[in-house]
Amino acid sequence: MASNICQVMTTGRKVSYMSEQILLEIAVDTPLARTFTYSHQNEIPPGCRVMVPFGKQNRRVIGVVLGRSQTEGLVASKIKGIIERLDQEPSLSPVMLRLARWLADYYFHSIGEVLRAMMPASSKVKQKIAWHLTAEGRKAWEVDDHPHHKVVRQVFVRRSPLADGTFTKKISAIDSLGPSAAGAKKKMVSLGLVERADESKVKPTLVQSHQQDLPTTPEPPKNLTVKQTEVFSRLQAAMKAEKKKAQVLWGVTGAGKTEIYLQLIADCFRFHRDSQALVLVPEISLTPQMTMIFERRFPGLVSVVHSALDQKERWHRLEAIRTGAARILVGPRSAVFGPFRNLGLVICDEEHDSSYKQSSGLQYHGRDVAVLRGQMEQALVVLGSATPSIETMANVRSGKYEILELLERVHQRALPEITVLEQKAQKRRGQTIRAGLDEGEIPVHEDVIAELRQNVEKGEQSIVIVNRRGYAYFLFHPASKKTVSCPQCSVSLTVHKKSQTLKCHYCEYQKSLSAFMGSDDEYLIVGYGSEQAESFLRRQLPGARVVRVDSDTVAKKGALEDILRDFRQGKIDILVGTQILAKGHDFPNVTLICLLEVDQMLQLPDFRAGERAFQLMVQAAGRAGRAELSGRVLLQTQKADDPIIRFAVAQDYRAFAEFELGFREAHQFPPFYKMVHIEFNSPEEARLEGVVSGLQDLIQEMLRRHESYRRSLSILGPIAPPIEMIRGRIRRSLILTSKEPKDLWSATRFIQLSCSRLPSDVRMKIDVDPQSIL
DNA sequence: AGCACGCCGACT
DNA sequence: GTCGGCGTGCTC
Ligand SMILES: [Zn+2]
Repeated sequence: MASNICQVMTTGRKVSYMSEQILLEIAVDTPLARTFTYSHQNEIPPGCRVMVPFGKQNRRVIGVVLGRSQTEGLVASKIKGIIERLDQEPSLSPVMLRLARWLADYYFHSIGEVLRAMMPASSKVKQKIAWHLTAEGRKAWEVDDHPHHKVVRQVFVRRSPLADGTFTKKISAIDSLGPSAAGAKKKMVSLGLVERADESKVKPTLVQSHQQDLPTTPEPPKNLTVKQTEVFSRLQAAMKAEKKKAQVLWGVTGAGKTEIYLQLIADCFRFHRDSQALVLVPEISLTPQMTMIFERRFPGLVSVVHSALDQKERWHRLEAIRTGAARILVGPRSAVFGPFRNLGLVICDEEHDSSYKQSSGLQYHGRDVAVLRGQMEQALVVLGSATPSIETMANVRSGKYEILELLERVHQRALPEITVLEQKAQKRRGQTIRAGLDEGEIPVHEDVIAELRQNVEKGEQSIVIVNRRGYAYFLFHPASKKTVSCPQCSVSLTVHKKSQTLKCHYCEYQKSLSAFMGSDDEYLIVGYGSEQAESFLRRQLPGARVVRVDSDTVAKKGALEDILRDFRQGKIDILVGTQILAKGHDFPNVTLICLLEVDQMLQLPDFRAGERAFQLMVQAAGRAGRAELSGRVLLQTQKADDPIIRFAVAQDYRAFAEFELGFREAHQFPPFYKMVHIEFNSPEEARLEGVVSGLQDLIQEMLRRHESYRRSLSILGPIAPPIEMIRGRIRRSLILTSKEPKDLWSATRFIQLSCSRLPSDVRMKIDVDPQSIL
């Protein structure tokens, strides 16, 4: 029988002795919305990965065991055997499998794709499966007349061990030696000459953050203010409650949310022995300064993941969580899938931040998944923000979440004062590019310059925030009345001075500026970005040390860190840049913040425009005056009467939330109405149009079949979105909204199934709870 | 998705 | 005559 199994294992041939086999339900890494049944000679616990033969060609794919197969009446001859078990211990806990099923249904992805998103290392692991010689195998390799010398040498052909002193060979390398080598490997396995260079055997390394020395003695907790104590004890109680509602910690910047997080983690560890905590942070605020706060308080217990880690390092850091060597995982969105053994507390900081929404593939919302996971693991979930999202406020209103206010800054620091600088609309003619990119004037209120100058003279620091990176918004060609736009995308190209190029901000396209400078035709430079603001401020404020911060200047790893350090050390007077500057960095000496272009944000054709603008204004204001110095915010606008601006000036979040909730409800927008955005795209318009007209018929057909949809569903489209083409793909949007989740989900499923076979170059993507519908 | 099969047009 | 486009079926 052993040879029979070998055959099954190597060829994936059907199994003939079903009585001895166990049938397992396997999720396979394909976009198919169903699972498959495979057989194996022994039980494999759910959550273990397996290699299975799939499709006519029996190509090897990774699957995850979900449990015993429940499928009845499956023809035995169709069932294939599992090729190989890849995990001794489950990679995914039962809770994670339950979560995966839920996410698959909610986001319209197959369970296999969800599982892949949950363990991004698995793609590499496929390559990494390797075998190494055991002590006995090593002897067989060395001793010429050992009975198995030849079989070992057939696979391990090297004349000496690898640098690490072992003999290890990747499975792919063994396979490439031909079928006899695979047979030899099997034989060696059965003889105990080789064993899997199994991942779980790798010792969990102590997790390090980069440069700094890690502390070894824990820093003592800080004293809490009366208000902090009150909030803290309510969180303590919530953590110990049987049924745990998510807690929204609404705390203005500087009110000491972080200290509460730290003490709550400590309390969680005291309360549940061996429990672990997850701290989600927007990628941009995941700096060494930030993670150090946790490492100081919990030396040796913190594991940090972020996108700059290579696959291996990332795996090590997650493994520390899996083994329990680390008890706190700090990371961005994807850390929500961390392999905790005993999750006791989930903290999602800056929960309003849009970077929590994944923008490709499985488009999940990290905060929402955090809430769900916390619920499934009976862990307390804390959502922290100075400006909670409107979604979260709706959940507070409905009683699903509870809110805790922390609206007093510690040490009685005053909230910054926000002043509106009303600016008359002025028709400005763009400058010609022939003059080069030097003397650009930007429409800045004179008070902004005066205040900045004063601040520099006082030795205090300032931040200036504009909307876009680059020098100017676009180049305008008056002769044709057109802007210079990207050939691949329906957007105008942004003028960049440093690189002397026009760049597309939606793809990698760029074009040299020189052709336009030397052209006989006139081109005008319109609008301004961070580069122009930088050079303008340098000219207006000679002697001031001005540094620009946007994704161009901080693209290099560590660049942002360097600038922020110099700024904290007082080597810089003014930071000018994009919204990066408004997000979660701590600048103790900043007393003046200037927001120059709020109006454009309010004008975006997107239902979240108001929320985004409000968040930017209040978050930016939170950067000012955190230390002993009081801060001021200058808001340059032409719409001083806009309600959103008025709420921001008053820093009245509650009034803003009421207003925005009313607006969303009245216009049937999320969160009161659920929204699904289905995008179709193709490089060829004709094909896309073919699909779109089919889609229109399909929708009519759907409405005929389900009369109730006519009342419960609102269907917009298919229409061309504001940015009609991106990366050479023309797009069409179908936007479904409804107050009835059941109808919305079944309608979306209907469309998904009906469009499962589109022409090969037309793609469909489904975005549930879209962040933006541009 | 991937892969095979099978059916029509056009091209060495 | 065949090469190759893509509609259709199937994946335990
Ligand atoms: Zn482009």
